[in-house]
Amino acid sequence: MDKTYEPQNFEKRIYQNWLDKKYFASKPNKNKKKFSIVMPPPNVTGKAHVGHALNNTIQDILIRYKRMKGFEACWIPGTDHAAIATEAKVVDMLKKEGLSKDNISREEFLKRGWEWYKKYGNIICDQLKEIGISCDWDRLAFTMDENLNRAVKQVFVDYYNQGYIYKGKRVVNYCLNCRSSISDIENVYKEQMTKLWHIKYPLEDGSGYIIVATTRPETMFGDTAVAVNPKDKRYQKLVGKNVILPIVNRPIPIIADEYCEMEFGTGAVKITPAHDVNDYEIGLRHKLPIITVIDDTGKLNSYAGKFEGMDRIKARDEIEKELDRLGVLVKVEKYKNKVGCCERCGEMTEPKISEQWFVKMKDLALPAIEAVKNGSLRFVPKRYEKQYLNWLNNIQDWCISRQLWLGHRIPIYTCKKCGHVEASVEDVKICKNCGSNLIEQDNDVLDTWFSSALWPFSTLGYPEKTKDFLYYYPTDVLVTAYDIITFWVVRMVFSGLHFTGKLPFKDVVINGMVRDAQGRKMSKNLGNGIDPMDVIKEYGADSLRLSLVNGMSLGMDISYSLDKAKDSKVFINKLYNAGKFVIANTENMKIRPLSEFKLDSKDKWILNKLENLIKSTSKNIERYSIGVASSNLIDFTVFDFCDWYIEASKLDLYGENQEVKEKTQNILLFVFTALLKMFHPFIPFVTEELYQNLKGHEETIMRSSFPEFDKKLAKQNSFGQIIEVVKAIRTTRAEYQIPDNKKVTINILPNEKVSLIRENKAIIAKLAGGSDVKIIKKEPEEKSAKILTKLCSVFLPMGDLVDVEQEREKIEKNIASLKFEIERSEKMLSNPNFVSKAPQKLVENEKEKLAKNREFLEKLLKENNI
RNA sequence: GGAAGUUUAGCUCAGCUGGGAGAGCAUCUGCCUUACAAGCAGAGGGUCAUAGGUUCGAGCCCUAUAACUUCCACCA
Repeated sequence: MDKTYEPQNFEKRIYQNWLDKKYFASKPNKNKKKFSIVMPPPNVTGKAHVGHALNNTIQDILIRYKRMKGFEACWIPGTDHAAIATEAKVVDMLKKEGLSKDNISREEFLKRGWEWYKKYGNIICDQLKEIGISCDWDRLAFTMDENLNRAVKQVFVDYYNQGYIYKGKRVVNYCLNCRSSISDIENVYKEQMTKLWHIKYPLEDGSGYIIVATTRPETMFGDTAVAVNPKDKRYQKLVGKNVILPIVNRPIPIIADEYCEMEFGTGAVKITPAHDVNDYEIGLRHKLPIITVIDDTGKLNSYAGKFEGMDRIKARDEIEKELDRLGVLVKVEKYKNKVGCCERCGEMTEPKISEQWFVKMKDLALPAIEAVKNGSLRFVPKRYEKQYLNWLNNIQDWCISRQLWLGHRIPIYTCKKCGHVEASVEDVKICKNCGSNLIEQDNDVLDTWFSSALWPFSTLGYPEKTKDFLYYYPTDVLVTAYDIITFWVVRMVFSGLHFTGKLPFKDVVINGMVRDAQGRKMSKNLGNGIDPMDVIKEYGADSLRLSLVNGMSLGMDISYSLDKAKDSKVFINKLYNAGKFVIANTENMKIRPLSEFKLDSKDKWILNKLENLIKSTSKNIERYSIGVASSNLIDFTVFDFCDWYIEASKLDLYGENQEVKEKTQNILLFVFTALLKMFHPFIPFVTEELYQNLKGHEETIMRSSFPEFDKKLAKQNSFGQIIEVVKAIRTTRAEYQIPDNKKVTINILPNEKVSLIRENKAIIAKLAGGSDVKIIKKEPEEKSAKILTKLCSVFLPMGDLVDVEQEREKIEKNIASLKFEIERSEKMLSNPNFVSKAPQKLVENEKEKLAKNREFLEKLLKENNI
C-alpha cells in the first residue's frame, strides 16, 4: 500500500481485475431477485463529458448497492448511432477527399459510416470504464447492431400494419446543412436581430393598398394570400378583394383568419403555405395554392424570377432594393426575432413542405398518460411528471423519416410496376401483388429516437422472448437528465407499453445538468467545459464520482469546478489514512465475535452511530437520495469515527490490557469494514484497495454483502456527554490561549454518572490535553477556570492566569441562558394546546429538559452565592 | 403566452412526512499530538428573498410580490 493516497497507482489495476474476474457479468438466476438498468446510450462517436460521468455514477451506485444487497444486478451498456451527427462527420470526411454524397453510392457511404463507428466507437466506452462503472460489458449494445435493427424493423412493420404509421405532406423543419428534416423538438429557437419589412401590396382594383409586415421577404414569391383578422375593422371591407403581389405581379386574395393578430405589425400578414407551418394550416383552411420557392439547398427557384439561384438570405438585400425601386417599401424596422435552428449543427432551419413518414400519436399516448396518473410510473423528483404529461397531452404526430443514409432504412417497399406498397422485416425482392421484381425501398432512414425508443427491450432480445427478456424486463429504473424526457423517456414508455404490454421501467430518476462554476452551460464556444478524463488524471475517478454526487439533490443542476474534485480527494485521503490506521493496528489480531467482549461506552457509542448509519444509508439509496447518503457517510467518517473513535481507541491499542486491545481491534475492524462496504458504491476503487488490505477480507468488496442493520448493536449510551466535556475544556483552553501542546491538570466535580466519568478519565485527559484528570468531591480552593456541563463541573487550575471578571461573566451568561431555556419550556408546557396537540414524546422531552435545567440552575445559584 | 424550479453563512450547496439552523471552501487563532500539515483543535459569520396567512409551533404548508433559471408554445 502507498503511504499517501495515489489513486493513479491502483484504479486501472483494480478495474482490470474486476473485468478479468467477470464480476460485472450477470445471468438470469431464478434463485435471486433481479435488478436491471439499461444505460442511456451515449452517442457512439462522442466523448464523455461531465454529464455522462454524473449520470453513470448514479446508475453505478444503484447497481453496486443492489448487487451487494443480493440482487442479480444487471446493467446493460450501449451506444447510439446518432445518425445526423455521425452523417455530418462522414460528409466532412468525404469533403476532405473532395467527395460528396452526390458522387458516392449509398453503399459506399454506409461503408464509410461503419468505418467511422469502428474507429471512434470505442472511445466513449473506454472513457466510461475509467469512471469505474460496473456494467456488463459483454452485453454492450449498439442501436445499429443486427438484432437491434431487426427489432426496429419489426416494430415499424407492426406499427404500419396496425395503421399507426402513415405518409403525409407536412411542413417540417429542414436543416439545409444536415440535408434532412428534423423533428419539432430538434428545432430550437434562437433570438436574432433581424429586420421587419413593411411592404405595400396594391389592391387589384386600384383603390389603394394594404401594408404587410414580414421578416422573410424572400418568401413573398410563394405568397398565395394576405390574411387579416375577421374582427379587424380596418380591413373588413377589403376581405375578398385581390391584391397584386409586387415584383411578380400576381393577383392574390385577401382572406380573413383568426390566426392573424390585429396588434402585430400592420395587422395584415402575407401567407406563404409552402414555407411556414402556420401559413400551411391557413392554406389548408382556405384551400390556397402552395408554391415552393426555396429549394433543398436554400436557393430561390424560378418562381423568384430574376432572383433565381440566389441564396435565400443573401437575396433579402436585393429584394429590399427592388421593392424600394418599385416604391412599395414603406419602412424597414429592426426586430428581435426567434429563428428556428437545428439542435445538432446550429444552422438555421427552413420550414419546408415535404412528404414524410409519421406515427399517429393520440392513441399511443393514452396508456402512457395513464401510467403516470395511476402511479405505476414514477418520476423522481415528482415535478418532472408534469413536463411528461404536458408533452403527452399536447402530443403531435411524430415525424420519423430523415433524409439521411446512415441509420435504419425505412422498411417500406414499393412496386414500381403496380404501385403495391408493403412494409417488411425481410428484404422484398418480388411484388406480392403482381410478381414484378421492380421493387424500390424507401430512401429515408428513421429518426434516431425511433430505435432509442425500443432500447429497454431491444437490448434484451425483443422481439424474441429470450431468457434475458423474460428475466430482466421490465427494468427497474431509468436514470437520465431532464433534457431528454420528451425525446426519449416518453417514447420508451409508449413503445414499451404498446409492444411489450409493460412499462419499460418503474422509476424514472432525473439528474440535473452539470454546469460550470458560474452556472453556465458547458459548451465548446465558451471553452468552459471540464473533461472528466482530466479530472480523473488529476484527482482520480473516485474523487470525480464523489464530487459529482455528494450533496447533490436530484433534478437540480450542479455547478461544477475542479475545486469540488479537489475537496473530494481531500476527504478520500482522510478515509485512506483512517484505513491505514485500521490496517496497521489490526494486522496481527484475532477476529472474534463482538458478543464475546465487554464493550465500554465509546464502543457502544460508535456502534450505535454505525448501525443508525447503516439504516439511513440503505433507506436513502433506495429512495434515490444519493447525495444525502454520501454526505452522511462522510460525516460519520470524519466527525464520529476519525475525530473521536480512532483518537480514543489509541489508549486501548497502545495499552497493556490484551483483552481490551483485542476488543478495540475487533470494533475498529468491524466498523471500518462496514463503512468501506457502504462507501463502495460511491467510491469503488479506494474502498476495494483498502478492503483488500483488511484482515478477514473476502475476494472482492464489490461482491461482498452490504451491512445490515443490527438492532442489538444500536443501543443508546452516554459517551456523547464525555465528548461535550472534552469540547468544553478545549474551548476554555482556547479562550485562555493555552497552546495545544501545553498539558494542564483537569479537576472534575461530577454532577451525575460518576462511573461514566471514571471510565473515561484517560480519554478526557488525552483528548483535552490533560496531564492528569482528578475526580474531586468539592470545588477546589485554588484559582481555576470553571467549566460547567450537565454531566460535571470542570476546574482548570491556572493560578493568576484566571480572569476573575471573565469567569464571572461566563457564569452569568450561563445562568441567563438557563433562565431563558426554562422560561421557554414553561411557556410551552403551560400552553394547553401544545400539551394536548404535540406528540407525546415531545412533551415528555420538554418536561424532562425543564426539570434538569431547573435543577442545574438551582445548583449554579447556590454554588455561586447568587 | 402557458408551466415548472430556484432564492438558507463571504462562496458552493444540504436540510426526510412542520418540533430549537448544517457541511465544505474561504477568514481568524493555536498546534509538525507516533493514520492523515491534503492534517488537528478552537472561533467568528445567517431577519432561511419580501409581505401576509394557517398552526400550540413554519426554512419546510397556503397566498401574493420580486429577481434569476429552465421547459413548452410561438406573433408574421
